Amino acid sequence: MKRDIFQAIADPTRRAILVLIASNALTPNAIAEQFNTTRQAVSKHIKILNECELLDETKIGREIYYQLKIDKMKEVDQWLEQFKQIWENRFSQLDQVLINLKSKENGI
Amino acid sequence: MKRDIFQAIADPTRRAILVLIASNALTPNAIAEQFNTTRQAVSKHIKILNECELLDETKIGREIYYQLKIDKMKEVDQWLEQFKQIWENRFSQLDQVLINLKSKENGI
DNA sequence: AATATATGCAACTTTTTGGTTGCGCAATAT
DNA sequence: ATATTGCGCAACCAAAAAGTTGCATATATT
Repeated sequence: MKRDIFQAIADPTRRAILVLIASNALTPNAIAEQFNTTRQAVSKHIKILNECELLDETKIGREIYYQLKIDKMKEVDQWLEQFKQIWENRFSQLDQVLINLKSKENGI
Repeated sequence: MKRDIFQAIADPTRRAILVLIASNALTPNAIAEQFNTTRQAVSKHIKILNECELLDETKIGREIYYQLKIDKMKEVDQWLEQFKQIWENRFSQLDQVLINLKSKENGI
């Protein structure tokens, strides 16, 4: 199963879950209560998030508290870096389009 | 069809396309040549990226040049903001888990 | 000990995706 | 004018994802 963090955050429910457990450890039931969904559905999302290594687990009695392993989110930020460099250097998008086309015409 | 940028970047091929056309406007055929895939497959990815308003189109003759509308990528960065605040303030992830659980025990 | 609760897991169903094939249209080339 | 090229679009297909149901296990309550 090749899952990455980008797939994890593709689903809106999972994004909401991530926000929810970013600062508080919660049980699957507690999470499910926040949304219009069943515990089992949440449980599946948790499983996926777990496969992406996005979660910390803490078992207390029969309850399992999940919390976001926040460092993992940095991977998305790192991927964004390459685009940040562009949008910080670029004066205007339209200008750039024309420049690119022009350089293509000139065979550069 | 409700598509958002998070779904757009969920697919590895689409992420590669985004990087490819971040600084250069390219035609679907030119994009397809870079990968082990057909023009039609790329065409479908482009359609999705277009629905997410991630692309600029420039038609020249019978060719259509696509380029990443880089500002759109900022939306991902904005979403990340909420996590950045946490990972910048937090000393250690493990400490935090314990703190959260403790406050829960105390009914705070 | 018996019952209730919290959870994970596996099987199944429905929906969504990623890809291919084939078509038609517009623009270039011969 | 005819053939070729670049493209989008719709139909189809296989694979994956999201959700539901049911069951097994471990802990808590009585």
